[in-house]
Amino acid sequence: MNSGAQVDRQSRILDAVLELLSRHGISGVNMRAVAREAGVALGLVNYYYADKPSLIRAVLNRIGESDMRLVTPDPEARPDEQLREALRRVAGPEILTTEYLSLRLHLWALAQADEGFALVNAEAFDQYLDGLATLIGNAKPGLSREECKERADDIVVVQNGMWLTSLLGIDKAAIQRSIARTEQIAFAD
Amino acid sequence: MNSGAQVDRQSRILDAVLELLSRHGISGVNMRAVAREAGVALGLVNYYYADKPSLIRAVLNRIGESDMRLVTPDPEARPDEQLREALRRVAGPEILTTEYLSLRLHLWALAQADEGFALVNAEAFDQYLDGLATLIGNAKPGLSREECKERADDIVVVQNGMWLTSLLGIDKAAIQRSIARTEQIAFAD
DNA sequence: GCCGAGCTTGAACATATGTTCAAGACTTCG
DNA sequence: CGAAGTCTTGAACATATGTTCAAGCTCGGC
Repeated sequence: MNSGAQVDRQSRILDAVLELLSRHGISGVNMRAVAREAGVALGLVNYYYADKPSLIRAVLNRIGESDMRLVTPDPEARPDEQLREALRRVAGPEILTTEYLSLRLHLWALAQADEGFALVNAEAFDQYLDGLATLIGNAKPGLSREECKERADDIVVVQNGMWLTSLLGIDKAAIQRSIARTEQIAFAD
Repeated sequence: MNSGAQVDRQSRILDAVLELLSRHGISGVNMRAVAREAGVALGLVNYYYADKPSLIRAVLNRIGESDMRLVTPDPEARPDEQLREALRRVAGPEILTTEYLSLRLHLWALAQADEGFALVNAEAFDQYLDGLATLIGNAKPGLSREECKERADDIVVVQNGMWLTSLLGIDKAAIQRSIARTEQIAFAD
């Protein structure tokens, strides 16, 4: 059990999938290309991941986890600041890169094309929606859970639009205005 | 020049691509599957479309044309009705089907993965944005062209979000609220 | 009826891709 | 060191896929 290097290689394989998926879409993700990008032999990919669907599922799960971090509150901050922070984070520089957005897009497409992937994706989406509704509830204690969920739904529409439209190369000012719009929705009286 | 049947076959091949792309994504689009779905022989696909990229480009162009129809004004109606109609059309029953949305998603993913496809797609997007800005200008003559473009940008963010989020299975009421939001943006004073 | 041009077919070829596996390298522990 | 277990490699196999092509079909015009 060579803990360091093992995790390293296994993780590098996932990194390679993310890189290839982001740059060339699912057509660019084949076992040989993954192995090359990760700098390992072909056989090793199948050693850690029984087959291609398993490999893709592992990638989906990894992305789902990083999405949850977006709505994980910073315990230091006040509730309203937590919410504002979360709303700005989705348009932050780490997220609004072509690489990340392109990856998201390909993952959505993947989920749309395959029942199994769709389940993993839908669950992550529901958790994100739930996390966002909770943040809203904390920041605006007067709202019912239903109202919070409604606002979370509305916000996610705009957020997804921001992500998608960023990829199509819209003016960045439109993104800033859209962030403001999500804050209006969240904090409206 | 057997006009009727020829156009029919050639068009059926494009239909087949759309169907396969929508259901299984780009991985499901291969020459054999296209031929089978269209009910023609394998060779005929390569007869009409020199190679696979040409086939995909033909599909992208076809979708681009149908997008333009969304912002093509009905000359009978008043300018503000034209705009309102256009804004409601994008969430109409013909558009908001899983098949169509799934197709859009896969086309975006495709454009993201391939430089050549990206160009076709970006041009269609710009034309759509332009058409929308024109509709806004007609409905609100007081606005400058710049202000119209700004509003069109903002609306498209929400519209893209509606499309994408519909696929992820959000509550339909959120879509209705988002349409209202696009109208607010368009008609704001 | 027959010719010619365009349309249609499916076999054939070259290449790409997922998966398996026997063999070797490396690590850990006695 | 040496054995046992784990990790790593690349060749090999079966299948899938894009493309080509020679042959057949269809149909309008002579």
